[in-house]
Amino acid sequence: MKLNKKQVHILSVAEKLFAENGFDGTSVRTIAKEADVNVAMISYYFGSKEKLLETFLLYRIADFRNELVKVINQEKSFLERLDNLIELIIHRIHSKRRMYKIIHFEFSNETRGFDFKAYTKEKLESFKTIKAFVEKGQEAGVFIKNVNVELLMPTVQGSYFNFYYNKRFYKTLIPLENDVAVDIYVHQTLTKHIQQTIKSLLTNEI
Amino acid sequence: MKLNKKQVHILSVAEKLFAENGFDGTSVRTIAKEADVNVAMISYYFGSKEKLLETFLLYRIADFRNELVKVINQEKSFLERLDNLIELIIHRIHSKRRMYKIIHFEFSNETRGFDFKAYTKEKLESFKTIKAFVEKGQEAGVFIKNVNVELLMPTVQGSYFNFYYNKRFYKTLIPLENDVAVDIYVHQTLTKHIQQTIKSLLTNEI
DNA sequence: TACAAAATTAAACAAACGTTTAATTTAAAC
DNA sequence: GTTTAAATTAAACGTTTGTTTAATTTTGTA
Repeated sequence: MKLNKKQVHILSVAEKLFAENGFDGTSVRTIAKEADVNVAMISYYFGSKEKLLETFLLYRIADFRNELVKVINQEKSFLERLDNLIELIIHRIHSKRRMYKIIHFEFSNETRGFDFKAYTKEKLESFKTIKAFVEKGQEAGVFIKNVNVELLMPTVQGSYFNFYYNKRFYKTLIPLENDVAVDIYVHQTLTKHIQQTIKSLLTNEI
Repeated sequence: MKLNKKQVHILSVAEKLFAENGFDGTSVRTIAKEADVNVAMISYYFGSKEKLLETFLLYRIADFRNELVKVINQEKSFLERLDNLIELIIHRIHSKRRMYKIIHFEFSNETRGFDFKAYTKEKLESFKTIKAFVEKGQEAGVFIKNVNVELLMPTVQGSYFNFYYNKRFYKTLIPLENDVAVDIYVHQTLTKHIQQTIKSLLTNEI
């Protein structure tokens, strides 16, 4: 897939608007205006509004597995690698939160006809990688065996996204004046909380 | 707020459609058709499409605090009450998942002008109640002190919603043939996983 | 039965929607 | 410099959108 500068620009404008107002809440005219291009350029470049979203998803879902494997193969303890794994996941979903919001919303709608193969494939590969890591930790006696490995990702990612989707509420609870303060909170406090949560779950019998 | 049968019927139809296709993805004509009423009835009863959503939110966000307090005030151990608390929360958000999907999507959009006071208020009261419970458990020496109480709800609710928003993926991973199978998985496996997670976090030092 | 209020309807409204057209400008190749 | 392809434009296309209108039917009350 070769995309020129203008196409990439349109996609990033569309990402912002789709995440803010949804696919249906964003008109091609709004995208065109914000991207400073003629309306017809969207059909010209992408074919249609739906194909624009599909192009965006293919373009944005980069290969995540390599990053995971790199962290997992470090010469460190299981707990250290687990910490790094979670830090990587949170960093990634935070930087791609707009894309995830679009996916969460459209993917959970079973009647929508979008092609989510790339997303499903990436998710499955991440799951397999993490599962293998946890099982090795269990064999090594570091992690307990009584754990639902397929529900680890929902807890890690879900903790982040439930915070993100309720950001307006948490701003009234925690001092989060601007985007920088939110970034710091996510990469420090929230990441630490999730690391603590998963480490507790994986190491302590109840 | 007095709502007649027809109004309640329209609201429940709208809830389903809004959750499936979003606020902007659902037309008043679709709602009217599905609810088997004339299009004009929606303006007649609710004033506008936006006010229909606001009416729905006010109608659907019942007082959750009383249910929480009832469980917390049981004459049981802290860990038993914590289990019951989580079971109640999951049961509630699962039964109201459509409403929450609408809220997550519209609430995180800061430019949207909907009134979310009722939701924020309910969330704040739930937080205070849970915070008080955790602090009593800490004083009693059952729960550890090194915990971010404001991030407990994101982990509990987030684990559920990340599963729900990726249901199509988890159906390829776990045998979840129909809605009943999903209900059973949520109320047994997923609930147990979250109970185990929070109990580990609250009782074990890392 | 008579009357007033509430409920319901089909039709019409202007505005916005995604997409296509045909004409024009820009860029690249020779 | 000429030719060919790509990029860009304003305008128009037919639908669909949320809402309102005015007329009609139903319901409740006296």
